[in-house]
Amino acid sequence: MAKAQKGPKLQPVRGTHDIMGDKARTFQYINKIFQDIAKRFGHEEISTPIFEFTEVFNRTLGETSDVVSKEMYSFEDRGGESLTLRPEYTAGIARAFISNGLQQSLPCKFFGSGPMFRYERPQKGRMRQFHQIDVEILGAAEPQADIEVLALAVTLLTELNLMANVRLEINSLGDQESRHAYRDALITYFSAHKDKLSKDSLLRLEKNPLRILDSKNDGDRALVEKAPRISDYYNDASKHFFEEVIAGLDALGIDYTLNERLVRGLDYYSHTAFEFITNDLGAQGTVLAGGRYDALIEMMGGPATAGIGWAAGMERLAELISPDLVPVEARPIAIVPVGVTCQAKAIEIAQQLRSAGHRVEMSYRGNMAKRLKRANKAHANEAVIIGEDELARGMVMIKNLNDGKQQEVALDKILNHLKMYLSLEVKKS
RNA sequence: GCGGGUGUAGCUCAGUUGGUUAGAGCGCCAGAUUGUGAUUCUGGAGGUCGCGGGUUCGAGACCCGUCACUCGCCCCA
Repeated sequence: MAKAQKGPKLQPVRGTHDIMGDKARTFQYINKIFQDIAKRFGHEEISTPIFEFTEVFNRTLGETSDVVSKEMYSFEDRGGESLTLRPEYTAGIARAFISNGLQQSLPCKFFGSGPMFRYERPQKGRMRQFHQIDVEILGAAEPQADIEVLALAVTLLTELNLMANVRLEINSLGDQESRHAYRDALITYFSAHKDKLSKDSLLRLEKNPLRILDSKNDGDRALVEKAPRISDYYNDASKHFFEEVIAGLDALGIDYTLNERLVRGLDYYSHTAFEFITNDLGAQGTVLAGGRYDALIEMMGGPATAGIGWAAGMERLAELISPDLVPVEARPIAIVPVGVTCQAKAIEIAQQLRSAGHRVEMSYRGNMAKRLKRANKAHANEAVIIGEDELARGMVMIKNLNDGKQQEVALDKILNHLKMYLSLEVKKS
């Protein structure tokens, strides 16, 4: 708990967190694996600004969406422009696509990561500043893109050892024509049963009827059971498209559950929608989610360009990964000078070792007992003890902190003596 | 935005129906050992009991407000 203070509040702003220690390590681990895999799939990194003109988001997400209507961090800058801290990645990437005239080189495959901001009520797995990794393919209307993007997600979750924790749910919203027909059918159906709908769903009926399908209210669920099914509204093209996606998943041996109630509210979505869901995070069980958004770029004022992608929540992924399974840095070599006269030499030796690629902990203070104690705490493999007596003979004492054995080593043999510790990555035990 | 729970040391938590200077374990610092760590022993630092107000002779305990976290709803990654 932060201590009470006069003056500025020392608490972090609600819903924000400092990332350090195990969490920082886990984030870095996820990011490294993610970047590596994304590159294997032929994606290039894109890093868009953390804030954009407010227009970028409210035009694309829709004025009535919750994100736009009550969750954005919007502000006016000193020039009077309305800016918004990005609540999601896709709109920024779509904007970058248009700004940079990238329609010359389709398809564009991107990946990115970074903080997002939403003014929400914080809970576990839901904060006001959170971090996402993101994958997009722009300019590919083929189902193969859907399959690849899903394969990328599965590869990531597999390499993070999380496939056992999640299930893939997938659905198709069909193309615009199918989707609108279905939407109308839903409105007709639910309007006829208004008296049985929950308060929340009555609102959804106005703003976002598809959302009623995944209501958690028992009364709603009973109604949804008998509601029209989206699969009955696919036109031939939509049906065929979805069959190809599913066939692709089958060919790759990817398990999935068809969930006809999995929907996207926003208007630019079409065809494939999917979520990787876990039961281990309570109400915030969606760990990675995405879909096809063929209408987005055009809606923003760009050339009609298909798109598909997904985003995953870093915090949610990290929550599922035990810190014990995250590789740690190689154990260091500790440098222990004895007495002030040896400090200059100690720094010199530390520098040599570091230049050679070792991770080196230099101790600054205390008698030898203290310094060794600290070396031990730093998990050092070896302590290079540098004392006047040995230096006079051109030697140092190197002590193995695992077995306690020590031996004198000539100054010019130190690197050779320690080379076995170079670039060792160990699992925390 | 709505409803429930929680808030005592760096961490995990005790704290009796309100009663003197608020405790433990772990961690941290120091000494036993001024050139040898992980064990042990001894000592020490660290809390306006989340914050503000109220009730009371007396509040960490009770009441109100507020902030933060947490669970569910909503929404979403």
